[in-house]
Amino acid sequence: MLKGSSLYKEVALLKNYLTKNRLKLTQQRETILEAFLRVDHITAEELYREISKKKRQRMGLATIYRTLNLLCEIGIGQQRHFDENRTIFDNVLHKKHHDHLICNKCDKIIEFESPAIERLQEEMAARHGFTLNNHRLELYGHCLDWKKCRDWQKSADR
Amino acid sequence: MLKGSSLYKEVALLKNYLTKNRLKLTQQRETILEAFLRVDHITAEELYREISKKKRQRMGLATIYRTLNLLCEIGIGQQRHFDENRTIFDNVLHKKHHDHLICNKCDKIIEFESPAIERLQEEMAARHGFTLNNHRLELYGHCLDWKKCRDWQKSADR
DNA sequence: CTGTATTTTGAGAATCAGAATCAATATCAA
DNA sequence: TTGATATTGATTCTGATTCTCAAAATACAG
Repeated sequence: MLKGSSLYKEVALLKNYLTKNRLKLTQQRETILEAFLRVDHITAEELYREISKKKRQRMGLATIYRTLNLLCEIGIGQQRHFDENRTIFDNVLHKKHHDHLICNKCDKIIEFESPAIERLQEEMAARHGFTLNNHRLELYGHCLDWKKCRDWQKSADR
Repeated sequence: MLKGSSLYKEVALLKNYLTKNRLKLTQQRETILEAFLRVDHITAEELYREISKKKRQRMGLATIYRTLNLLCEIGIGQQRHFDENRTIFDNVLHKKHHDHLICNKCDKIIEFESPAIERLQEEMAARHGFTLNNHRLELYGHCLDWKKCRDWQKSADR
């Protein structure tokens, strides 16, 4: 999804933010934005390899990190820290708030939302005299259908 | 809480696990267990400083990490990764499963449980063809009562 | 268009939590 | 007590991420 779709809006968003903050629109930033919008979620390292492969231009890993963090500030991305130690950058531009279901076997990540759960969370917070800013809900388990699990693992998307 | 209370049961639990796995009950392991049971949650570094202060014995940081992980295997502790990058070891021996409510202002951590939320989680997982192993739910926000928030911050417990 | 001030880049060094190494030491079971 | 085995602590290593800084790119005033 989002193969040839126009990036006008996204680039405009980035450009706007940059201008507003007296920052510069560089080729690297555009390349990274473009690649990032193409995926659902990705690590800095993965994105680095992805871009290096199509060596359209030299690109430092530090730049990837810097730009990914920039995109998070703009609101296009969001950092996630699942069980491991590396940061996953989630492309949330076209998504509503959502929680995650993670397969321990094949690392599949499913996004879901549950207004019912959110409601209960608010209730819980109120009971303890808290005002909520945000939350994190991650469900860990495994796919019931082991074959699908394996198939997904093999899919190019990984 | 749990000041002079006997550690018989806990030491027995540890001893049992060690024997079963042909491991050894060392002074360090006992010291760490004892210190760990005294707190609700703590980082390896904090526990290290805590024990070094009462320099009853020399103790390497590596040993703290190793033993803390051992306690997690036994089930006395559980790792938590809140927003930061360091691991918090949660003493769960006398606790049921619980989730966390975290104040962004004063770092207060409140533990709670909600069977209703758990039920909805199971339902959600089933809907996506998943069997759940465990989950993580963290609510971030701030105490409504800023004064209490500050007071808690100052309390010796921190 | 051009010069210049300013920001960004890339390569590698720095960090930082945590894990691995390994010789010296402690534990345990006979 | 002994000897096999596990553990310790000091240190080094690792891997992800950030920092540094000279060189390059960009924006913008003229």
